[in-house]
Amino acid sequence: MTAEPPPRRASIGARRNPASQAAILAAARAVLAEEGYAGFSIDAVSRRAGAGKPTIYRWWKNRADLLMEVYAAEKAGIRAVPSEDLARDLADYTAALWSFWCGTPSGRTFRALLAEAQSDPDALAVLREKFLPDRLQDVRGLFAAAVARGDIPAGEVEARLALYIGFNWFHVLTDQLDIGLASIPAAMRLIAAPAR
Amino acid sequence: MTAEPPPRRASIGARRNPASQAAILAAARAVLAEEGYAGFSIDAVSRRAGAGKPTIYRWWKNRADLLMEVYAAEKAGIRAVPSEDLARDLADYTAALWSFWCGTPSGRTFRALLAEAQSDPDALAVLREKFLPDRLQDVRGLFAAAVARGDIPAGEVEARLALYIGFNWFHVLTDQLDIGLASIPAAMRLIAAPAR
DNA sequence: TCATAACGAAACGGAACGTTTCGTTATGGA
DNA sequence: TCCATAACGAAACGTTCCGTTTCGTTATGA
Repeated sequence: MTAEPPPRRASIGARRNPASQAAILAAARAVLAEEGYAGFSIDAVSRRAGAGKPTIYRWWKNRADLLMEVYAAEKAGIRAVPSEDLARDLADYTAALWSFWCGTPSGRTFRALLAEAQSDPDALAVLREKFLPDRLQDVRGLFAAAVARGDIPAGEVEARLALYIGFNWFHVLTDQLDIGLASIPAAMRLIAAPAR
Repeated sequence: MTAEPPPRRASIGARRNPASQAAILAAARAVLAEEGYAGFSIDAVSRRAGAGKPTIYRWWKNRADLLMEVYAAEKAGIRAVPSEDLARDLADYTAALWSFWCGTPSGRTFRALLAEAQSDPDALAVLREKFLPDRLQDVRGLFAAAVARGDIPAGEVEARLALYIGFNWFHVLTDQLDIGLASIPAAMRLIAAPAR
């Protein structure tokens, strides 16, 4: 099976061993990819990485902390630069994001993160105040450009952003990324619609 | 504290004891209300209800199954009858739903359910194929009426529905029901916007 | 040279899982 | 009236995971 020979990564002295960090992140990725959130335990990651649990807890506060670093490490260079058409910008960005979620363990990582935040108040706080704002910078940029062009009113950006986020969450949380692909353009047109 | 004297609900013969069922559902409600999803364990519910765990597992397959019955039992008679204005109908329904989620343990139950579905494939399947369709009947009715009036195109109903669901999920999952209240009307106007 | 600190392994106590075993209780068909 | 049937609560089972502690080993860097 997936049984590599024992990795043998002893201490390299009084400092963090990058090989251990990499092995733990890789193991977390692999566990999420193969078992999903159900099988994602610190014990499982530790076993798979051939690392001691104290080594994990030394560098990561909890599961959510590890999940966020896994997600950050996976996150490809998905960028969004505004053109002149908000609806098209959003649709392009969304398509890229969804294929990122489908083509890597990231979709499962993201779902695990949202689930984790439902039982861990600290995780929810970090998600809301750090993780989400960071991830939404580009999308906010698209909306800001549309506001600057006068396409949408500034006061409605939060409502539209909530619609955008929720649309993505609904599809990823119900594991309907493939099925929902076709509805992206229509949804984005509504989110980007000029005020009447 | 909340320590009632031992309830003493022995068997009433070779049939289900309704008192036990009620006690278990009430205990599940209470645990969710006081501890949230983090404290929601079968052991905790069992202890609180003064019921044996086998009694729980005899009648409910798993946690998700119990959660769904709790939610169903809580679900007040929130109804949606279409008027002539889809945006207003959606806004009214959403406001009622959110105050239901805030004023009862239902918001937490719902969050627990979504979280549970991320680790249990069976729970996700039931959520997608039974729970959600049931819950969305009324909202679908609102959209259907708008389609019948010619206000929105029939082909866009799924996209708009996804936007609607996601908007609610985003706010409940991030525990931002109160903060987001003001953005409901704007969001619903976008979801209900006529095709251009 | 040597205090320092990270490493993996192993074990800890505690909690929850889902199941089994048990003695008790009452039903409903024979 | 008798008795097979089945639900009840209590307790305990073995397993898994939690987050932590202890331990001997390894190599740094002052």
